[in-house]
Amino acid sequence: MNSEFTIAVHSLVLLAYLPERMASSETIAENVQTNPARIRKVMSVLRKSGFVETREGVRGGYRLAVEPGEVTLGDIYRAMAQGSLMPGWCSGDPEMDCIVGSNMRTVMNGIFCTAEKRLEDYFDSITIQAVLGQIRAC
Amino acid sequence: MNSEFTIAVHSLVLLAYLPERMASSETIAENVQTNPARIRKVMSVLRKSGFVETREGVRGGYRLAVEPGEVTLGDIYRAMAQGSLMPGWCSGDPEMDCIVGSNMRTVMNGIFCTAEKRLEDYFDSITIQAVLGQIRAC
DNA sequence: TCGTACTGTAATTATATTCGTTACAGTTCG
DNA sequence: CGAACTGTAACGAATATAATTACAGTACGA
Repeated sequence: MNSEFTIAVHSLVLLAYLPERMASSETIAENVQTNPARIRKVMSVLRKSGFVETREGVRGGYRLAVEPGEVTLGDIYRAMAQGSLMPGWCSGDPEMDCIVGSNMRTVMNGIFCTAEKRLEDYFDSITIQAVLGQIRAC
Repeated sequence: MNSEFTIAVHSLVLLAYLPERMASSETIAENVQTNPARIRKVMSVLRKSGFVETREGVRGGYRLAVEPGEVTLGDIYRAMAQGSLMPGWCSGDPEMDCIVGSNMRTVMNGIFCTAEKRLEDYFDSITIQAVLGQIRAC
């Protein structure tokens, strides 16, 4: 679920860069270097979250529905990849006798939750506009 | 590579909790809820980083080689899972014409690097001792 | 109103990663 | 010497991730 975050950011930055702020899934896919179906899947989530509008049919595609300076990577992260920090596998087992084995899972959960909040805070400090600025500065 | 970090933390906390600060891979595996070979693999890294000493042969096992109050989760993260935040898959292609497609990878790399530093900073604020304290407080 | 150019979505396959298992050589102690 | 350990690698199973294909639905324009 993590590289979809990267794809989402890339797609929105590309839309923000284009004069019309609009492109088809094929154009975006070429720029991102993946296939159109994957882009459509990601864009489907971004549409439901209100970041883009879609137009089906001829001359259709995706159009940026927000101001690049007002959307942060944190917003995108929450829509696409929330919870990705915590490993799927967890150690210990609440049913154990040993307090270490039985409580470790809860404690690590708390630590990962806080870590994730910190990560979101950092992502919240970066807008789509800022990413585009960094790209132009390359 | 991410759940090995959890296993490493769990193992070190368990050692810090035990009176002798020592246990075999089988004992640790049972507590963590995995198999001994996996534990030995993780402990092998921790040994090379100086967190534990091992004794082979009869009555052998792993002994904590540091003070629980002086080792942070950041130290463990750097030893076990550094770089795990960045997705394996990267978008764009430096050879492209479009500045977005060609520079996105570099920019995202920088963003993920900083995010990772922040994550380490947070992990550096938590010692093995502190995790054990949280477990006791459960 | 029909054909073309799009999106939406799901099913299927291919590939990579993660985890468990087994095996066995090497080490230490009694 | 034999029992109880670690060190390490090879193999296979399970799971996660990504690509591909397919096709129904929609909108525009001739």
